[in-house]
Amino acid sequence: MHAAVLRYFDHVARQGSIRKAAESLSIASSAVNRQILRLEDEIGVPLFERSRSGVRPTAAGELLLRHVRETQNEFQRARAEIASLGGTVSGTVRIISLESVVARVLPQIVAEMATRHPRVSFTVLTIHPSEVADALRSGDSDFGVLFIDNRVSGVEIVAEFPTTVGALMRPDHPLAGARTLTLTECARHPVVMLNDRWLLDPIMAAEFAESGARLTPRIVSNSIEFMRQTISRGLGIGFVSPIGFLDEIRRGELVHVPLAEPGLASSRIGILVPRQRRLSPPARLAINHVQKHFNEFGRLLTAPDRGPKRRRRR
Amino acid sequence: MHAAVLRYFDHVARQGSIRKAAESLSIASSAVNRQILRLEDEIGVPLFERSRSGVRPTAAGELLLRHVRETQNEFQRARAEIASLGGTVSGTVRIISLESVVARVLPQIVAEMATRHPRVSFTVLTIHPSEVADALRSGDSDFGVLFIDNRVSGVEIVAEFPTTVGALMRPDHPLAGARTLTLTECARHPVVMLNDRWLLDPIMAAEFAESGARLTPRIVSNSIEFMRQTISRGLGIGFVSPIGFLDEIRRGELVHVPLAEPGLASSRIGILVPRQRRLSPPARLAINHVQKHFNEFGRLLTAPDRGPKRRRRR
DNA sequence: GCGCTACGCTGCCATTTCGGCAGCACTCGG
DNA sequence: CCGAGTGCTGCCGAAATGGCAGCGTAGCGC
Repeated sequence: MHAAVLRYFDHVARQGSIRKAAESLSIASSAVNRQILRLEDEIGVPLFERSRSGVRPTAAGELLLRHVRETQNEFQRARAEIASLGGTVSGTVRIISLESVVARVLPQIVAEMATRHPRVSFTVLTIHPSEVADALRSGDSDFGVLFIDNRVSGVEIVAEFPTTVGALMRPDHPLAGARTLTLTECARHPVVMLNDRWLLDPIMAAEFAESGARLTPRIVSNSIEFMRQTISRGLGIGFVSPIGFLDEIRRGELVHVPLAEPGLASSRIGILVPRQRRLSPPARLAINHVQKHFNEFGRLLTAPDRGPKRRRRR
Repeated sequence: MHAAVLRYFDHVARQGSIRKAAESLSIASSAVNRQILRLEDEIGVPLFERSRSGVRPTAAGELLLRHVRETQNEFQRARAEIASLGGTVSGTVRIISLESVVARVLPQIVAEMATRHPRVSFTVLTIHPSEVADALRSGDSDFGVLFIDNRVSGVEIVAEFPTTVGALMRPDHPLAGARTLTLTECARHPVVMLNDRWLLDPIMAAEFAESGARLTPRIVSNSIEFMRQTISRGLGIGFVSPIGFLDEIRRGELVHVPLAEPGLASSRIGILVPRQRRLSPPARLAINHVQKHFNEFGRLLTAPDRGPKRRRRR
């Protein structure tokens, strides 16, 4: 329905080059070039700055680009909405999330939805926290499952789930029997540490820093999977939310003991959607699934093996 | 930039007929017809119900229509935004308002803007209150200058100005010297009445009804201009907000005495914009002008000839 | 019933637009 | 100096777009 030039324009801006865009569009570069020139003629101002190495959107280009992308996104959403009139949910759901959620929770959700709604496709990406705000606001994704950072604006929190950062260790570890632990208590044992601000949310990072416990990690990594392996082999204890390790905890292969530090005990994971945006039917469905799962996990997320504590709040 | 089919689709839906749409587009009906058929083919579902008397959008059609219109509106806004980068404000401002405001306030504003920003064009419409919500939400207009009705949702109040409904009369009228008046006091004299719910806002109408003052109007009309004439000739007193008569009041040709009834004394006129919508640069400018004017009129709006009372609030 | 009108739709054709190919002018890095 | 990258431009065939005339149908007035 929409003019081809919208797609061309978007690609050119993304690739920063007319020829590259043409290639990714499987089209002759001359065609793309002409469409861009015609568009600039219509708008009346240059949309790109030409340099030897390619093109870069001008201020006007950025403005129009936002309109074009918004139009494309809204069109997809409208189509999905129309398709859902006939009962069949279809379209693409684009999710950004934490590595641990991507690895453990989302696959199951995708599997569930895939059987019931075969015409829904998924894009699931892990993302650097500094890009969270942009990724949501630009409309490149439908929603995020992320640590809640109050400093990020322009997003709405659809649901939030408290989770507890705790010490993760083997059941035969000396500290495995404790109900809670402080960082200082843990400091006497080998530690496996996430090195990245990335996987720890900013609040957690601050808490770790000011807790004063001089943790000297034996192992540092930014790979959840690597942590899983090393902890499972008894090489140390890790400080993480239990989400990425729910299966192991349930099977009794690992134990998750909540930390006593208040700032860490009250960490929150939330479903975030860009404000001022309508969600497509499949996106709404996916959010419901995520919500359901986190509610079911609720008990485990806060106090793995012990009694029930609390449920979702709004 | 955008495909022609968007315009065709919009016109067909508006006119309820392919041939009519074609005519209003100055194009052959066959061309329009084919574009619609092609579009339905692309979307995969019928967008119109065909009947002998024309076409009517299906549910899917309504959905797509909303996307199309939103796209067109946003495109206009984006163009205006781009134009304003170069310093020249351009585009169209679409305003809906009360008859009295349209007649007395907006002309001056349009005049002011026209000299400074010759490339801005205006659409100024009076509108029936029942259509206020739709007109704003559908994006057919940029903002409204209207009586505030709290029951209308989906709109945001950018600014509001208290105004007083009062009795309007000639200076030589027996009641002209009063500081305030009740409806009962006025009931003893001939009255010129707006017959329409239209120009009175709903709150005012209710207040009039329950005040119990059995007003027996000598003259009833729904024309502001007719009221002006009859009141000026001493045929009665009218109950109106002073906006439409500011010039006469300033020149001393008419006197506006506030009513004592509390519900009427606190009537509010507001600048309303649809929620969830970005305003085009010229629209923002126009709103600023309106705001400035109402602030200047502030004193007159509440207590025409007497001391200052209040200013804008937020 | 019989025109008349208005509706959506469909072949056929001219015109416009779009895309592919090759090539130009240019700049940068080796 | 040369090769590889850039944006841009003629030229030409192909595709889309719009105009015209006409078909079939349904409602309305006489």
